[in-house]
Amino acid sequence: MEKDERKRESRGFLLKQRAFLKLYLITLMQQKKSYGLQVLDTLTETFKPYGYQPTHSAMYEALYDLVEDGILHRQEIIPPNERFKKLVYYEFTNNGLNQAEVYKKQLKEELDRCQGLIQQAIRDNFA
Amino acid sequence: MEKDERKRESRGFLLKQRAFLKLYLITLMQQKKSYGLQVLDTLTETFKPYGYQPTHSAMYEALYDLVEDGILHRQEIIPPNERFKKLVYYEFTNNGLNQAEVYKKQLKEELDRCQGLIQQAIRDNFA
DNA sequence: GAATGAACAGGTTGTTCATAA
DNA sequence: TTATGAACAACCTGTTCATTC
Repeated sequence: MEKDERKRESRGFLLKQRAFLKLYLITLMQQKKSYGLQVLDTLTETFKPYGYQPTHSAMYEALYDLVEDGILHRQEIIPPNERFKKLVYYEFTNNGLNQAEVYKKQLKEELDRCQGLIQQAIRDNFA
Repeated sequence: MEKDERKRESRGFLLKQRAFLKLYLITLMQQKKSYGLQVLDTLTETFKPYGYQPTHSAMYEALYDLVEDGILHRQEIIPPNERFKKLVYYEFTNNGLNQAEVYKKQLKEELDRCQGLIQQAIRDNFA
């Protein structure tokens, strides 16, 4: 009957792809309102030197998360006389920008922490 | 009937905890023959500043992996007149040290790559 | 309690398929 | 083909339980 709501705690290893992508989505949306696959193209270009190629489903998951967090909301646009079914643009909700800033602040700390962890590993294993 | 052997490829995001721990286990075993939980204590101390606390099962998984890779082999020791069931020390196989060096070389590249990715993210999102 | 191990559960992520213009 | 979405499978990892001294 009862749902098994045991939460699994993070043990504090490196940050998850989901969070990483959410951070980038926020920043890109701040710079320019955009839609899913367009953003993915940008990300693919950005990460190419590092051999990281996110999938479109990973990107959509991150996008849905931001909507659920109340940071973004959907804005469907059916382009008249266009080749595409629909485009879904995303824009910040009323309070979205504030929340986004809070999130980014958290992620900054996370990234710094991860950087420290990796540098420590390089020091410890390749002295 | 057929086993579903589709391999999932990495898309090249950050390295996995498993690989990270394997690297540390190799280095620690190079420095001093040791057993599972003792190594975990060392790791816990090392990572404390970064808020990372690996679990004992994560550590054992990494250890089994190294055995399966043919790098380490088990050496059970039942300590006479001791409080413990058994200790399992690990030592390098004949070819283990060579293989270990190859693995470490790979991981060094991985770590450098991840560091680059994280620094890029810091630059891109917190300019 | 210290130590090893394995089963299990939950979440994340990559692949694939569906749908529409 | 471009774009969105969802189902599915595989993998990783954290919790828990079992066992021995």
